[in-house]
Order: sequence, then C-alpha cells, then structure tokens
Amino acid sequence: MTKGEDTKLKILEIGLDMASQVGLEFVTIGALAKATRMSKSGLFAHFQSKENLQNDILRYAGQLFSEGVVVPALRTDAGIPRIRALVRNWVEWTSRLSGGCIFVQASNDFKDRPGTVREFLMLQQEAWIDCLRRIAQSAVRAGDFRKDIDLDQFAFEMYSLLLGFHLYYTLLKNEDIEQRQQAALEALIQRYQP
Amino acid sequence: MTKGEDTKLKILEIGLDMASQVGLEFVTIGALAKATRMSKSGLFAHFQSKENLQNDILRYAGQLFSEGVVVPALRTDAGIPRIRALVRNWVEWTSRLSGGCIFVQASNDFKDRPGTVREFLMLQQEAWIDCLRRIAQSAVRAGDFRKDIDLDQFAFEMYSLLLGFHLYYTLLKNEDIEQRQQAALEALIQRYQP
DNA sequence: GACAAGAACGAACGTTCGTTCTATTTTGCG
DNA sequence: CGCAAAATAGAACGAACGTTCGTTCTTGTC
Repeated sequence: MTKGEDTKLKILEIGLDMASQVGLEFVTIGALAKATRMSKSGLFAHFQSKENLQNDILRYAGQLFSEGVVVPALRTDAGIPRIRALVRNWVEWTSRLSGGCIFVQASNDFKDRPGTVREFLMLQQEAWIDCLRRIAQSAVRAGDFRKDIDLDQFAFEMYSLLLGFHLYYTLLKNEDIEQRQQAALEALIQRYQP
Repeated sequence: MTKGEDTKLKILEIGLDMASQVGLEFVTIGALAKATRMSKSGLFAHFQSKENLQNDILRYAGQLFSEGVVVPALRTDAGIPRIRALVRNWVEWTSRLSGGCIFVQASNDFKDRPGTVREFLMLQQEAWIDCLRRIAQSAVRAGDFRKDIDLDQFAFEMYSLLLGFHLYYTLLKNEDIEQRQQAALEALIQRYQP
C-alpha cells in the first residue's frame, strides 16, 4: 500500500462518516480537508472532482457493506437463521456510522439529482433488494418458507422494516426500536412459514 | 388577504415542491427567487433568515398534511376503513409533491443538524406516529382490532410500510409498489384483527 | 546520495451562498 | 387624488463553494 492509497483510505473513512450524518452533498472539500487536517488542494488531488469523491465514498461504503453485512450472513445456515443474521448485521452496520446507513441517507438526497451518483445508488439499492430476495429464496429451498410466496413482496416488507428502524433510530433516537423491529421481523417470518 | 401574504404563499408553495426534491437545505434564496421570478432581496424580506424560510415551508407543509391526510381520514368510519383511508391519503400526499413526502426528506436531511428545524421535524414525526397510534386505538374501540394489541408496535410497522413505499417510489420509480404496499397493509391489518 | 515521481501545499480563480443596505415601485386607505 | 406603509428591487458584503495553478516537500529507486 503506497502512501497515496493510504491517505486516500483515511479520507474516505472520515468522509463516509461525515456523509452518513449530513449527506454526501455537504461533505465539502473544505470541511473534509479540515477534518483530515489536509489542505483543500492536497485532498482534491486524490479525486479530481467532487463527483468522483462522492462516488469513491459510496464505493468504499459498498465494500464495507458487502464485507460486514452480506458476506457474513451468507456464511450462516440458509433459511430463517440467515435472515436473522442479515438483519442483525444491517442494524450493526447502521449503528457503526454516526449518521446511520449511508445508502439510506444518499438515496434520499439523490433521488432527484441525475448523475453518476444516483445511478450508482439505484444499482446498489436494486442489488440490496435482490439480496433480500435471494435470501428468501434460499429459505424456501431450506424448507423454512412456503414455496408459493412472493419473493419481491417479502423483500419489500423486510426492507421497509429496516427503513422504519432507521428513521426511529436516527431522527427520534428511539431506544426501544430495535426490539420493535425484531418483533416485527418475527411476525413477518411467521407469515411466510409453511 | 394582503398582497404580501399572497406572494408569501406562492413562495412557500414553490419552495415546498423544490424542498421535496432536493431537500430544504438546497432551497437556496437565489434558486427560489429565480423560480418565483423575484429578486433575492425581495423574497428574503418575507422571511428575514433562511432558517425562518425552512420553518415556514415545513409549517405550510404541516398544514397541507393535516388538511389533506389526517382530517379527511378522521371523517371516515373508525376502524379498518379509517386506516385504509389514512394510507390512501398519505400515498396521494406523497405523489402530489414531485419529490415525495417533504417530512421524510427533511427528516433524513436534518437528523444530525441541531436547530429549530430539526426540533420541529421531531415534533411533527412524533405527532404523526401518535396519529397512527390513535387510529389503531379507535380500531380497537370499533372492534376491528383485538384489545391486547401493542399500539406502538402497530404504528411502527405501519409507518415502516409507508417508508418502504417512499423509497421504492422516489428513488427506484417502481411502478408496482403501491400494490405491494397495499398487500402488506392488508396482511398487517389481518394480524391485528380479532 | 542523486533524482524522477508522487504527494501535499498556498494562493487565487469565478461563482454562489445568506444577508444587509438603500432606493424605488406598488398597494390600500382617508 | 394624496400619501404613508408595504412590497420589491438593485447593489454590495464577506464567506465558502469547487477547481486550477505553480511550487515545495516527501517518497522510493538506482
């Protein structure tokens, strides 16, 4: 790892956390430079444009998300245990960043901002929903879910619970919400069982 | 209605729609002045500060929300029909603004921005959740829901579905999502029935 | 230890931000 | 109509924005 790659990673780490709080558009070059104790121009040289910075932050987040949420879940037993693991990992991922899930934040920010950032976000979100779909399918194969269920419907309801958790958790600072969400998850699981 | 109040309303109307798309922080004085064909200073005189503008936009939205979502629902029969009406109104409210529900947008934007705007948003969201709770309670009284249900749990699950709808609708432009959400709502209702 | 390449810097660019003046136009009332 | 008050405009402010430039400091290699 060269020196440049090293500092770039540190920038992305701090930028990611900052973005989870105030949103990608408010991770200004100046503010990020101050937070990393660098000069604006020195930092800027790593990205050539703000759009690149935003994309790099999201790609970096995507990597962490994959490593921290999806992959570990896929290592658990297929079926309901895997679903529970995925949710647990997602909640933990969301609590790790000080502003919650960066993708939820950025999806709201960029839904009406055409460009490469939004394009990336749409792909990421589709991929995430597809992940939920697959995990439901593997639950069907494992015999934990009925065979006639609607996978997309499950993915939607599952993600909705996470989004509900996210709002209660980030804006309202609701303490009990993880239990609420877990209770809702169990009810959701039960509805899809044979 | 004096001339000043009239133009102020027009400003708020356009500002509200703009805010639903790009977020309250990006409704800049300059951009809003251009959109309303006014001068920056002429527009600014109505609000004295940007924070006032943001608060006024949210208060205006709160009024429309109350008139368009809550009040009409309260005029329908208590119980399940009222729940369905509330959801229907919320979806319609969300589709009316070109960027979706302003409160969902702003809640994400301001969750880590201390100030009067966030304070208002937290109160508004608490009030909305309380509205969901009450409507569930009236369903209990009407005999549509069991007596032993957890009202907060219902409110959470209900709002989660709306938030899921919101993301699919605004970012992913998913066409089928209203049906999905309706199906999930019916399943949710059934779980709480006697 | 010399030396090219890479990394970080400070200063400045034009633009836009929110805000504050003063001046001008428009409004509504006697 | 006349005139104060209200409403809008125009110009300017310091600060911050993203970006560019040329320069300096730091690497790693021969």
